[in-house]
Amino acid sequence: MNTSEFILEKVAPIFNKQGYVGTSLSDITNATGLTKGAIYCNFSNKEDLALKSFQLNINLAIKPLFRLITNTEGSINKLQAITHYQRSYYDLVKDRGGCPLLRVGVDTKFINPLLFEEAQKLSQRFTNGLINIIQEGIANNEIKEDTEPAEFAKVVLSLIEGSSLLAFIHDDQTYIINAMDYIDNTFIQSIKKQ
Amino acid sequence: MNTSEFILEKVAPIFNKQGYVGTSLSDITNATGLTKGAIYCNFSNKEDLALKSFQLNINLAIKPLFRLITNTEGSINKLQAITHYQRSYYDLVKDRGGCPLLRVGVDTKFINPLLFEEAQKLSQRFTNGLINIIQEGIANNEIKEDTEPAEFAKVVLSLIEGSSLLAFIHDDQTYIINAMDYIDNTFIQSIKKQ
DNA sequence: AACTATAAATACCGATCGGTATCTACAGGA
DNA sequence: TCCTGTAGATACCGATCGGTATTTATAGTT
Repeated sequence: MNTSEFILEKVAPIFNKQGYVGTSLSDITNATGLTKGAIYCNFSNKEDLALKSFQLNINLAIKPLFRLITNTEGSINKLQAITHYQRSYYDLVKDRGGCPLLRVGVDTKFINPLLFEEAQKLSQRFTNGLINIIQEGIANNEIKEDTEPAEFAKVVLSLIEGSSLLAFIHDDQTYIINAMDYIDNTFIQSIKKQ
Repeated sequence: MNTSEFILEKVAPIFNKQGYVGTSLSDITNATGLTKGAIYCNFSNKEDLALKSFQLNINLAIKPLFRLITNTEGSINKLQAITHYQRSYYDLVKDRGGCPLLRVGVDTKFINPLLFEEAQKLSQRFTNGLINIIQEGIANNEIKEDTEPAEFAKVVLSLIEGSSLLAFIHDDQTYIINAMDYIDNTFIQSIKKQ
């Protein structure tokens, strides 16, 4: 295995747990067992390492969901794939410090514009993905025509991120389970045709 | 005005914007125009200052909502008072770094147990408040008997915090407006009797 | 006017911060 | 077998970190 990859695997969870300023170079050298020489040989600086750590955290926590959505046929099926994925989301991310979008979205707005921009882009992609699902569902006669795609998307994403935060705060995934139950049993049913 | 209060008023927004580790003593002296001597004369250490800053941020952002709830009669009215309050929440907190519960909940879990515990308590009080509203509404024949108070509370709080995060990330309060519209027009209507 | 209490300023502490220049050890090629 | 490129270790940099001991200035008391 590549040394850069080794470092990222050790360091990405730390950045997600402690944040950008809360993670020091000595945290990094301790976690990897390497020296600063090795770190700066593989990454240009701390920000570079933080950015690539964020990418890795996304690849593990959120990218699989995006892939799942593209590989699922039908709008209602896609929406249910999302809730199904989220139901095991807390187990997936709890040892890595929770949802990376939540972490970076809160953490970096006033201290690291580059990282914050990445969080914005990710959130926007998430929203757009949800909007596309609804628009396709309407076009394919799966979803009621009077459904507002953008409003639906914003409410669903709010539920996903909000429940993720509360599960994280209370170490209690029922916040996520409840939110996904609601989306499945009430929210989706209300926009589904027939 | 008390010097301690003066310091807190200057410093609380900075802690909310930059987080606990992201705020340094020199940030604090710069913002107040005072020296370290003055700061440590009024607060025992940085953590003390952070804790009291969190309390001030809560007093400005969330306590008014709690007061509004107690002063409103009727469960449906209380719920609508919450959504009404939240509709102007982004304007209320945006210049102070967003929702303090969100900030501290994400920021402190792995680095500051005292502050994190305060965030947990606040979130729990919020949830309990919502549960009480539903329970009273059921007892008073305002809300359908089959409504699950805890599940309802968790979904509502997830919507509140999630939409607050997304509004913060995109500097766009329509995330909050959409979520509150949904709670008003659909969610509350579905549990309301007759 | 002299004394006292205290709030704030000053000056300083060791530790740690992110980052870099230099050195070393070692693998691959000729 | 010698040379070379390079990954990583070592040693060091100035700046800043949170915190504290001491000094100074000022307001209240008698």
